[in-house]
Amino acid sequence: MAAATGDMPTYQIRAPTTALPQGVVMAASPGSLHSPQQLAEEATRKRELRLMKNREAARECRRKKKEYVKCLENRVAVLESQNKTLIEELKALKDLYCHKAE
DNA sequence: ATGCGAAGTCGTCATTAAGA
DNA sequence: TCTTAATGACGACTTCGCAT
Repeated sequence: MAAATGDMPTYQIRAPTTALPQGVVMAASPGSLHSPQQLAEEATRKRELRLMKNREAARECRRKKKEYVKCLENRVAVLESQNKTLIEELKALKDLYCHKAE
């Protein structure tokens, strides 16, 4: 995992896909929808809203996952360091004990 | 310079778990 | 039971490093 904070590449500029249609006016209450045309528009609007929410949820989910992995990596580093220290300490104590025993 | 494979990123779909 | 947020899986795309 290299670039946690890497510069944002030109990358993102790919999907003109969705950005919720500009003037998404909150549709009238369901009761006032009549024509098939209106129903279709409402369905489209709902779908776009759902996709947008899920897109953001996916981003957030990935962000949290990255953060979690980073935490784990930090913890590994700390534990490895502690382990190293303890091994050194043990070695020193063994030496001390051996020399005393002679 | 360029072609290629690996790794990273994103959006979408399907599924699941939790709350109303 | 229905709704919704979270997450895994997948395909499309970009970026990077290396060999030629």
